[in-house]
Amino acid sequence: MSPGAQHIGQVQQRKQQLLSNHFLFRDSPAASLSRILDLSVTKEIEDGEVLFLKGDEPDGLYGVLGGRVKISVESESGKEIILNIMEAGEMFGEIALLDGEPRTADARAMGPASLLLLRRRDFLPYLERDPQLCLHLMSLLCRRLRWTSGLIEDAAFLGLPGRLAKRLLGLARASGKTTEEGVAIGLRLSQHELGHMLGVTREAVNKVLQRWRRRGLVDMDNGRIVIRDSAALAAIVEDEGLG
Amino acid sequence: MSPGAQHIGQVQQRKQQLLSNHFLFRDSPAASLSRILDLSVTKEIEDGEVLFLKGDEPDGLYGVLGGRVKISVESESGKEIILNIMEAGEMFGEIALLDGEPRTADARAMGPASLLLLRRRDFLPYLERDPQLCLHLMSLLCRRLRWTSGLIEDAAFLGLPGRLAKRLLGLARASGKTTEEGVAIGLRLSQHELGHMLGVTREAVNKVLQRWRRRGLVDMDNGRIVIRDSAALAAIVEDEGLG
DNA sequence: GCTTCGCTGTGAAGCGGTTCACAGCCGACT
DNA sequence: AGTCGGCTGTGAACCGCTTCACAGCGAAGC
Repeated sequence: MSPGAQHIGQVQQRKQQLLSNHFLFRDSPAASLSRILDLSVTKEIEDGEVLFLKGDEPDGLYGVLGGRVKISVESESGKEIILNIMEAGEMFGEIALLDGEPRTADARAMGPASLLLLRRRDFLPYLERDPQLCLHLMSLLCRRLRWTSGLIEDAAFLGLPGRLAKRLLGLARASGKTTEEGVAIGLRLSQHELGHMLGVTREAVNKVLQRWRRRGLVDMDNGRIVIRDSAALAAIVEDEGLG
Repeated sequence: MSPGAQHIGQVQQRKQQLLSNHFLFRDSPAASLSRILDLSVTKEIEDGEVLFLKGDEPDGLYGVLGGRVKISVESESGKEIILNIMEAGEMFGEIALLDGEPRTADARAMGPASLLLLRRRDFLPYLERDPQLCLHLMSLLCRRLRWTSGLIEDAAFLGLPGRLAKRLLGLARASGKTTEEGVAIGLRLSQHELGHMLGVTREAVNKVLQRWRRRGLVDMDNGRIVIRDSAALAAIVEDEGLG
């Protein structure tokens, strides 16, 4: 087997893994799963490369095979908010897939990433004949809706300390590694990016983190954050940010 | 026909009207539509009465036959945000219907209202056998998702004047009556409630409205707002709220 | 009639986060 | 080696919205 063919085999395997592990296709019979696998296209993108922008006509549903994709929106004045960061095994872009309307947000790679694309025109015909798949897709949509509702609530009810604490705890749960002294957040995020996730400036994030560091709640080392006292952070969330 | 029977007939008719007019059931054959009609229950509620609260186990999907229902969330500290106001002909509560998880928000009547309820346990079996209905439900979910994403964007990008202008224009489009001098917003909303919709205080809303009134952009009279210059309001939204 | 209550209108003080300005640090590139 | 660019750290001034305090006004109730 040539190195090229071997590579292709690996990619096929990763695609299959993503599809069959994802809850969307849990109940799909093996036959239709392999049909879907055939329809799916892979796409390798570089750091910062744009997958789509808000307002684009939708192409289809994406899955992350490797790397990370940032879902964000930008205002005309260049201000950016990060709505989500999708990691390996997750899927995104389902809104435009389903209603065919223009995309509601931008998607760009954070670092090199490899993706799977299910095109709308290929995928919809399956959907109409597979109620189980429909139901799963709906629960994906519901999950997103719960996520965005949560963002709205947090923005309205919590101050910056509360939102930051909540986000750090969430990041720790999603990608945290428990080490000697506390939970280290796997994702390397600049304070700038953290700010964009919370709708505040880099400076504001920094000042809160410094305060927490002085109190021993967290520790930072070149872009990596370690939570030393998650109970205290949780308390800050509850007491709505008087931290 | 007794007066009571006549009333029941009227209610049936309104139910049928709501169901058959709603885009959710547009493609449903008449037979299944009348089955759904039979399953649906009506519910009359008084001003301020609670339909469900955040965290409740879901009962089903609601439709508004008459009156208005406020969808809102409250923080422990009693702060409230109004996510949406559902009017006659609209349906809500679809998230909990579909995923069976607890409700994400509160629903209470604004004034007396009459509702239609499709119970989850009755409705789900239909869903599994009707892919068209599934697709419509998905597009309802997508619409909600676009709506909430919009709220997040607006909260992050616009100042209070921008958000207020946008909301007034939206309310005018939804329920505005064009009169002699400008568009009158049909909904009677207190400035308090307007504030809750935008995540700000009553006082802040008042001060912006006063400024606009002095400039002739809007006019107010006991809780009723008239937009005199919608172009100017639209401009304020674009220039992100330096109004 | 008067009283009460909820909504409106308005000003003063406070605070949370922004904006601006600048300095230090580290890794990448040459 | 040096230098350059991006991230971090920090203080000062500023601003938008909150909080508080109070006054007026119209509708509802006794």
